[in-house]
Amino acid sequence: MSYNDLLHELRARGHRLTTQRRLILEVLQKNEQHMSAEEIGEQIKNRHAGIQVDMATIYRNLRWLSEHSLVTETSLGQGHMVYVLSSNHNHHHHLVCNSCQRVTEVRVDLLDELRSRIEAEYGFTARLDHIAFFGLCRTCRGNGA
Amino acid sequence: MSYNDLLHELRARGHRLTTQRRLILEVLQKNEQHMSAEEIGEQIKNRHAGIQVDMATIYRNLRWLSEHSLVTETSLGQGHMVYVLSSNHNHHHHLVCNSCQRVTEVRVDLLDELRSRIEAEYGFTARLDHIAFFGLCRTCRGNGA
DNA sequence: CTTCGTGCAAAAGCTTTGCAATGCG
DNA sequence: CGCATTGCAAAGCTTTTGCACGAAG
Repeated sequence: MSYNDLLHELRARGHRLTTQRRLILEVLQKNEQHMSAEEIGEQIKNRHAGIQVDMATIYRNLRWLSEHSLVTETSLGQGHMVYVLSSNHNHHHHLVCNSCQRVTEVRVDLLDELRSRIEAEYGFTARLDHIAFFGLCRTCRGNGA
Repeated sequence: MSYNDLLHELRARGHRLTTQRRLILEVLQKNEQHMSAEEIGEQIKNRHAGIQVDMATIYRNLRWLSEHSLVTETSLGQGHMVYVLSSNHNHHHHLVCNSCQRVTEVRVDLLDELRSRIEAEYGFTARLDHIAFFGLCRTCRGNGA
């Protein structure tokens, strides 16, 4: 789904096309990586010579986008949520170590089978393109953590 | 791992056996379900005629327990973390709807294969006994959410 | 014009931290 | 007795909310 499709999608769902929304979507669309709400705000400021969108606005829009499946919201255990455009197909998953907090990225297709099973058995459309698994990395397990 | 094993485990790792720690572990051990830090505090008060363990103490201990793999910490997208004793073998997973926020429990063994693959390919010991998957439930998908 | 959305400021959680007092080993 | 640990109070962060103003359709 392209940037323009996204804007069209907003209108189709009865949302107005404000400058702020355009800026938020622009940043999300240019970043293939998950970002926090604050990072989104900063990037808007950097890219547009000091324009600052209020955090309240960013949060309000992220919530709406998430509820409408246009954005994926994930917790990586850092005390804040992170967001990616659902249509950015750079699917990847994370292994987060409970001891050293280090994050490792893992293969894309690891969860393909799981997704099908959840869909088939529960009628639930899981967004598994950006999942975090917690546990212990090799190093910390060795440390007796 | 029994309650006594847990206490012994604490000592073995150089931790002192305070009343507060005993109370926290007791509550965790009697609850097979994930609990928030606040719920843990409340249950301690209820079970022990008004004894109140400070939230700071609860958080400090939960963090330590989590870092040492005795407790599993999870985000269910409710704005706070939830905790279970790793040794409470009531493994289950959750499907959390991004639109209506409803939580569905799912089969235990859904992730067994995944766990083995993560271990084999990344040397990472994932604690998959209490995972939340986000997405859209059947109803909300129908609603065009 | 009407209604939706934004900014601002304040509040609401949840969680962490500093410090003096307490109690375990 | 010495040091880990607690309680208390305060602060820190992220996220949410109320309200008046401003902008989109």
